[in-house]
Amino acid sequence: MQQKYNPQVIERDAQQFWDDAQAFRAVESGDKPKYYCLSMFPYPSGKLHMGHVRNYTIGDVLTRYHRMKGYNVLQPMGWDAFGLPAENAAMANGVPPAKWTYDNIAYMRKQLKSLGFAIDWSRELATCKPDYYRWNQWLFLRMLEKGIAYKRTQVVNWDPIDQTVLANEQVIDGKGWRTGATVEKREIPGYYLAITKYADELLEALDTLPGWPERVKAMQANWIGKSYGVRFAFPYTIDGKAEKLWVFTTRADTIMGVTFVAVAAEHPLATRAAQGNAKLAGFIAECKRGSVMEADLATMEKKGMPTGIFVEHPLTGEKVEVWVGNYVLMGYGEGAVMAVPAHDERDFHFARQYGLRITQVIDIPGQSFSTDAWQECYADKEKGVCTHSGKYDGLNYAAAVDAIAADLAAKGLGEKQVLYRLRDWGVSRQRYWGCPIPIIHCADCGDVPVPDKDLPVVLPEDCVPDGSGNPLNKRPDFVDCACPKCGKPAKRETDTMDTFVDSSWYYLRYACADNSTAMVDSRVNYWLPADQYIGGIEHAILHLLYSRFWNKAMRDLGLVKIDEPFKNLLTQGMVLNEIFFRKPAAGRITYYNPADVDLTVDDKGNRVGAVLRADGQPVESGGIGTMSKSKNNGVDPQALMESYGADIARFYMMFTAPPEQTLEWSDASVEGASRFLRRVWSLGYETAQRPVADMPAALPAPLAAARREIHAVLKQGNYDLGRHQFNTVASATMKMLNALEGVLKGGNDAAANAVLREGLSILLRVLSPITPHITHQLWRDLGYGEDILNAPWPEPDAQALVESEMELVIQVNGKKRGDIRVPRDANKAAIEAAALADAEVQKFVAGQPVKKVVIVPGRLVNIVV
RNA sequence: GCCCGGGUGGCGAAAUUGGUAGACGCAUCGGACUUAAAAUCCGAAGCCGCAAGGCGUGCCGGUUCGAUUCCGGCCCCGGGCACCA
Repeated sequence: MQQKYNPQVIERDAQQFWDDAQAFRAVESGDKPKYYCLSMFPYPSGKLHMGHVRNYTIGDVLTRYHRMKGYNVLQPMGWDAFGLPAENAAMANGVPPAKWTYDNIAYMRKQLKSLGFAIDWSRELATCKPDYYRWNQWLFLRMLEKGIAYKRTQVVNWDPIDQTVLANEQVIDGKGWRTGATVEKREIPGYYLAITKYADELLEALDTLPGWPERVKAMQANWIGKSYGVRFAFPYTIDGKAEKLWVFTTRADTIMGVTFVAVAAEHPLATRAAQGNAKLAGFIAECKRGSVMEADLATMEKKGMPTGIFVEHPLTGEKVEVWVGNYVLMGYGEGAVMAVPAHDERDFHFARQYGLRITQVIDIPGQSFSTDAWQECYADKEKGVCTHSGKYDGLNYAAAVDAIAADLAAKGLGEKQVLYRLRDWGVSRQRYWGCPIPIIHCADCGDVPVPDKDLPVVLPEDCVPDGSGNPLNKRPDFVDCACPKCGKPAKRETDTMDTFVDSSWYYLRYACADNSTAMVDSRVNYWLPADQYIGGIEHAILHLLYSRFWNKAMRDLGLVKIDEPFKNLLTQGMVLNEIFFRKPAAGRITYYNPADVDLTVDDKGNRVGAVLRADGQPVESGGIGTMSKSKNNGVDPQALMESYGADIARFYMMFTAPPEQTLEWSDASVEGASRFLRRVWSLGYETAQRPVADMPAALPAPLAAARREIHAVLKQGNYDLGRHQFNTVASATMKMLNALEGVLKGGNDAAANAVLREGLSILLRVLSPITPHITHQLWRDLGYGEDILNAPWPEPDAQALVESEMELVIQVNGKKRGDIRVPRDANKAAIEAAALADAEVQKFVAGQPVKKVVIVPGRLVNIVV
């Protein structure tokens, strides 16, 4: 056995051992409970980043822990391989996205392997391969047949110079990222998936997911946004025809306070009103400029313009003018809203800006109403009753909504309606590097689905995008085809699918990645649902909601039996690092990588400044942020692995912060992890030099205390593992090491060696999921067994934990003033007497009458005077 | 703007149901070993104070014998907002 810890050699050997044994090959079998540990698969961006290392280390800890607990474990890995960055790289380097992607996968796979993850690589998949994405196409066609997929227009960001659709990410301050041209909203046709048909189930089923974080469920529930309201119409006449302008409101009780109606710029009424009204047409065009992002729409200045068209109030018959408002969303509800300035904050400010009438119709008891300034309580539907509302006066919210909905219904002008904020999922992308949508456009037959026998529609892998439009449009070998119905020349659809489609079902495919004749098979029913899903909090809504929807759609097509794909969810926090920069008086900010910056500290360790190592001159701190290229604050895991090895990187990641919290990078703390593992190795080496000894029936007090410490820490560590608080599990292994080093120094007799050997076997097993290589080697070197993977998980020995005395804290008026040791079975009277007898306590009681004594069993005594 | 999190020593953090605030570690300081340095080992330490003691979990207030934990209000930071993944 080597005296010195050499991670590079140990890690290479351990990984070779696992490879030779095919140790992580998962086989469906009935004799053990199964455990499917799933991590969000990476986008092959080039090399692993710290977020990946963190994500997959968490998954690996859970995988290895459950394996030792006796589960049949599957941990697969794959590649979310389609996407925009490959096209950007292609534009920058002239390399086809396919080559760039496959090269990245090869490099990142090697990195993952060197981290020693217990992955079953035989199930690896990449979404850009035809044997994967053919099933995207196949299922899309099934959805089309079922009416879940359908075609309509969608609003996109349009770059007028490049003549191309831009992703939100490519829109910067309302301008195209490459051209700088002002982006326009443009309507184009596209395919949608009817996720709204599942809105209610997606909402209700959140209650069946106790293993999901409450915050994620809250975000999803808000996203689905179920609201109860009234859909009703304002009748009007235009061009001699009777029409109705429909709106939706959750505040029908305020209908008597309507003073105008606002429609979206894209609303047909706005289009009609703009005919012969150049000013309005100009305003509508202005509304259509800018990005389609909700955050932009919500923060922009609220603007409007009257249309000159008047509609009739459905209950009073009063004339109400229609305005075009840039804040009204065509995609939500009816694309038109009733405006009640007195009881809606946005309407209030809009009305004041344009001098529109504000009519109070809700009376909040004890609150006066003024049209001068908005107050939060004006919109409170819980506290008020109707006023200035004729027959509805005095009714509360619920009663007023009932009465008004009934009156509207009687006139045939409205009814109660449940509305969801959730919109159908637009899956068409005008981009090359994605899964082709299997549709053929025929002049005679229209949009014709590609027959199943012709799947997959294979994406050519040799295109190099140049930023202007979709390169597939310039590929006649792809576009030109025969209509499957009539055989005449036809054009193939060149839109590809949103990459969220690819990631919506990959977790199913891992169960049967080798099946070339079906999307899924019965093995899916063995492994799914995933017992644990791990990924970044940034996926809390879109990816997780789409996956849940896709799973339910597949269930309804009879392909899977499960209702929900992910039983337990762990959302890991992001990895952050400090940002350093210099801002010259003139010119651009330069960012410096934290690795090139030295911190200066005073003699108490307090930080006083930061200087660039290269020139010794100060740099400014820009706070903490996610690791990014633009802020130059990334840390490359490869460098970490090369200088320290996988175990140290893994231990650092687990120890530094609990999994769900953000993790702030610190080079110094990596050094601490390294020191710890060197000490573990050294303890193993020293123990190996000593004879093996049996545990005696009775131990001397110091050894009994050390053994008690080991088992108490183990008990806590097991509890922490159960709740996925891995940072304190790592702490627990450090506490064990501290105790065992004490034993090692305490003597070299048989009793000490027995405690040492038992303690080390516990320490190695608890540590092994976090740092599998060093523990694998020590386990063998110390002769505990062939393979620590097959060792049983340690459980605390109840007898080792028994103690005859307990320590109680004594407080006077809630402040700690001392502590006492009493027999474990001491009664309350004895404890109280012992507490009052304490000298320190007497000082603070100082003859004052004792009002009350609170005794918390096993913890403390509080004397109130 | 809307939705969801977070804020505890110089730093990362811990505190299982309201019960010893700061476990474990990093950095710092002192000591041992060494020709010296690194490594290693031993020890100190929340802040103020010579001490007695006081003050301390973003800020203000409340409930309680007792609040990091519960309640009300506020400030700051991070994530998501549907074409980044």
